[in-house]
Amino acid sequence: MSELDTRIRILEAATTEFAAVGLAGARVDRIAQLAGCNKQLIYHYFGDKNGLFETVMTEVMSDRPPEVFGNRADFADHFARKCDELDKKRTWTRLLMWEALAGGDGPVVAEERRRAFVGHAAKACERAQAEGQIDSGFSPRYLVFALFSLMAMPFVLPQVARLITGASPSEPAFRKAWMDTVGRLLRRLGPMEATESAEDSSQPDG
Amino acid sequence: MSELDTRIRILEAATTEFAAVGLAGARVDRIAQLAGCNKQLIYHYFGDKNGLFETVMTEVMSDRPPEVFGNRADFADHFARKCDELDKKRTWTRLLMWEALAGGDGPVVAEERRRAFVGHAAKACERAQAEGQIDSGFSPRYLVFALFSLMAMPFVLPQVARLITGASPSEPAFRKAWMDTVGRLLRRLGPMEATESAEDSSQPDG
DNA sequence: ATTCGCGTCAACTATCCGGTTGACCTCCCG
DNA sequence: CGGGAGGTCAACCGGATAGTTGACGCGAAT
Repeated sequence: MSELDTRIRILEAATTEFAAVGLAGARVDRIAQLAGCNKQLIYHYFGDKNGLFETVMTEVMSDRPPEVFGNRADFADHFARKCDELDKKRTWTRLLMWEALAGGDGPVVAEERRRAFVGHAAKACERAQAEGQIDSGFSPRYLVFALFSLMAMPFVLPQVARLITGASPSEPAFRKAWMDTVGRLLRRLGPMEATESAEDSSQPDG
Repeated sequence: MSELDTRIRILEAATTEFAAVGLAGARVDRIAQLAGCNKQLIYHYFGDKNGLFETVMTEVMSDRPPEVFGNRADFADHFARKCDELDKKRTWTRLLMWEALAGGDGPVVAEERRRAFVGHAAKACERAQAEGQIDSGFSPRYLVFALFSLMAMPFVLPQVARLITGASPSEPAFRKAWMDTVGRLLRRLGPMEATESAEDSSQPDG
C-alpha cells in the first residue's frame, strides 16, 4: 500500500468525521479506525488534529461547488439539477456550517480559489441579463447569493424546513413542492413593465 | 439574591456559551464563571450538562421568531425590518445551526410551539393571496420557507455571503444591496400574465 | 542480505473536564 | 436560640482523549 493511498484514506475518514461532529467533537482514534490505520500515522502526516482539520477544509473547499446559474434558458430546470447535486454533497454543506460557527464571517481557507468559483456564476448571470432574460436591475452577485440561499437552506437547516413546510427535505414531496416554488420565483426574474411601484432600477453596487 | 435570579443568570450564561461553541464545546466551569456562581449550582438546578442544554434549547426555541410575512402591503419593507430583528437574535440562529448539525431533520425541542409560529406566517401569506397581492399558485408554506431562507442565510453562512457578494453581512453596504435584491424578488410575487412559459398554476400540495 | 520506506502495535503521559463531596457561610424565620 | 434554605469554596475522582515513545514487521530495491 503506497503512502499516497494511506494519506488519502486518512483524509477521507477525517472528512467524514469532521463533517459529522466538527473539530471539537472529532476523535483522532475514530478517524484512525475509520481509515484503517493507527493514529500515529495521522500525527506523522498532518502534525496534529488542527493540521488535519485545515487540510481537510482546504481540500473540500477547493472542490467546485454547484453553480447556481447555468447557460441554459430554463433556470428552474438547471436549479433543480444543481439541487440534486448539492444533495449528494452533504459533507460540503456541513463543513460550511462548522466553518461558519467557528469563524464567523472572517477570512476562510482557500479563499481565492472559492472566490473564483463565484466569478463563473456571476458571469452567467450577467450574460442572462445582457440577453434580457433577467432584469438588469439585479446585482449579479447578490442574485447569485439569493439563489444559493434557496438551494442550500433545505440542507443547512432541514429541521426548520420540515417545521415550516411539513415535509422533510429528504422526502420527494418536499423536492417537488420546493422546485415548484423556486421555479415560480425564477420565472419572474425578467424585466418588469413598471406596474405598481415606480422605483428606479439603478444597480445598487458593483 | 433569590433562587430565580440565579437560575436565570445560569440560563443566560449557558445560552451564550452553547450558542458560541455548541454542546460539545461548552465548558461547565465557563458557564458558572459567566453566571457568577459555582458549578455545583448548575448541577443542582439542571441535573447535568445535557439537561441544561435541553432547557436552554426549549427556552430559546419557544421565543417567537421574526415573522417573514406581515399584514402590510409592502413586503420588502416588512422583510427589511424583520431582517434587522433577526440580526439581533444571533444566538437563536446559531442554536438553530447547532440543532441542525446535531440532529439532522429529526424531531426537535418545542416542536409544537414552533409549528404554531409558522401558522401565522402562512396565514398572512394566504391573506395576501386572497387579496391578489401574491400569485395564488404559490404554496404558502413553501413561500414562507423561501423568505425565511433569504432572511436567515446571511446570518447562517456569513462567510459564504462575503465570498459571493464581496461584502460582509455586518457591513451596511451588504444590507443595502441585499434588501434591494430581495425587494426586487418580492415585488414580483403577484400573479403573472402568461408570458413565455404557459404552465399550469395548480397548487403543488397542501 | 542489508537497508529503508511504510506502516503496526501496545503502552504510556499529561491534561482536560464532567461530575461529586463535604465543610462552611449567611440570612431569615420561628 | 435553632434550623433550614440558598449559596460558596476548594479539593477531589474517574474517564476520555490528544499526543508520545520505542520496539517491531514486511516488502522491495540496491
